[in-house]
Amino acid sequence: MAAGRPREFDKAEALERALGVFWRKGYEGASLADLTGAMGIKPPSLYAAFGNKEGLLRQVLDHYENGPASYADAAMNAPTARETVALLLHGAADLIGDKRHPGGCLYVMVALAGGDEAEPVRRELSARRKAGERAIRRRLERGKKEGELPADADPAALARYINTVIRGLTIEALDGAGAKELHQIADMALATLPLGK
Amino acid sequence: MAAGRPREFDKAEALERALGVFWRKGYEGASLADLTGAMGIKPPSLYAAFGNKEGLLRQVLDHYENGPASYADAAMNAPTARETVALLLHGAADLIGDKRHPGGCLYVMVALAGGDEAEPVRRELSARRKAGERAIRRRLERGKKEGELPADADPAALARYINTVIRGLTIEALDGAGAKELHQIADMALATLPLGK
DNA sequence: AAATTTATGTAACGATCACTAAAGAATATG
DNA sequence: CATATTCTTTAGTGATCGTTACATAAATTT
Repeated sequence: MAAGRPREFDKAEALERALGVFWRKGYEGASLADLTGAMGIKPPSLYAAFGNKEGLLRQVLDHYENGPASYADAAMNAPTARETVALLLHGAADLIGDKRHPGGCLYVMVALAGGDEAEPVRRELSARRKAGERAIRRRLERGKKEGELPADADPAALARYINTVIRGLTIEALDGAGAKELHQIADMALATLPLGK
Repeated sequence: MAAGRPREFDKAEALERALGVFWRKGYEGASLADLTGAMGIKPPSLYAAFGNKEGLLRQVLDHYENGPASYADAAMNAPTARETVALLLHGAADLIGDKRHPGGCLYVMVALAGGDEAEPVRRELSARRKAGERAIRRRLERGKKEGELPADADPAALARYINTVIRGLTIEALDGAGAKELHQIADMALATLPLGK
């Protein structure tokens, strides 16, 4: 074991609490007092464990990606491109419609606009969102190569469109749409898109 | 003319400047120093003319609705439901893809998450977004009644779906999509949706 | 001209922001 | 045991937040 006094709080549990705060209040709206209050620790403990507010958020984002948002990675391994898209759309609808969460995708809620100091955070979020769209595009390209998609399919355009619908779900949920409505939107996208088979 | 010293700044011009600040920085991210700096006035003038920061935002929202976002109202008067939807989707793509603006729909950018003090602002924005979707639904209901839409069309679901795509455009634009890509997304929605004719 | 009314500039208000210095407390190693 | 290392607590740092008293300036009204 490492020398020194051991940490008294559980890091994963603290990240879970911090996730809830960032989800509800966004990056700049979440104050250190909010965070330390929810995490049950004092500021120096937070800074020792996570560096600073931005470092905490980055670890929270990883925690989110491996937890609530892990459906996205899982979807990529579906046997067909259509199934991947279905899992993505309905997985997003499940997550966003889950009333145990604040509602909405964290990557959209945390920081769209804000002060200049938070620009690194916005870039990080944008990069993660783009990575998601890129993953969809790659899966569709594979589907096209394997003949699943129509020969004239445009994987980049399809991925962009699917991503657009997924991002839009967050706003619909904030404006009152429940799980039923979100899944209906997902089904409409699936029913109308030219994904073959 | 009203008694008293006349205002030295133009209110519409000041709202235009404030719009730019709120667009880039969001509600909570826009400080009074940012706003007064861009508007070319001192805090007491701002408070005398607009009440407070929230009052200023509300007037900015009206200014936005009557200016950059006026395409939405205009679209509702199109002769067919399909044309209304086309004008909405491509009007949003035009606005969001316009590089003279910060990118993204103001109603989405200004405040999704944030501190408790800003909740009235989030409710106001949500109400305005919902009003937009309601207007689409009403126009589709009319189209269905007039036989333009298929007899089994679900105006509420269609309006929700269209609104989802429009809201998603903002995130796509923030992540690098240009006017060309945004219009392509709009065209895909139009091509696949069961809007009749 | 005098009185009234409104706008402006200066300067500051208390509150909160993210963050940290300093000291004590709890573990490890020698 | 002593020493080193790390975490926790207390108590604060200067900076910035939205907002406002107060005095002055510029207009109308009487």
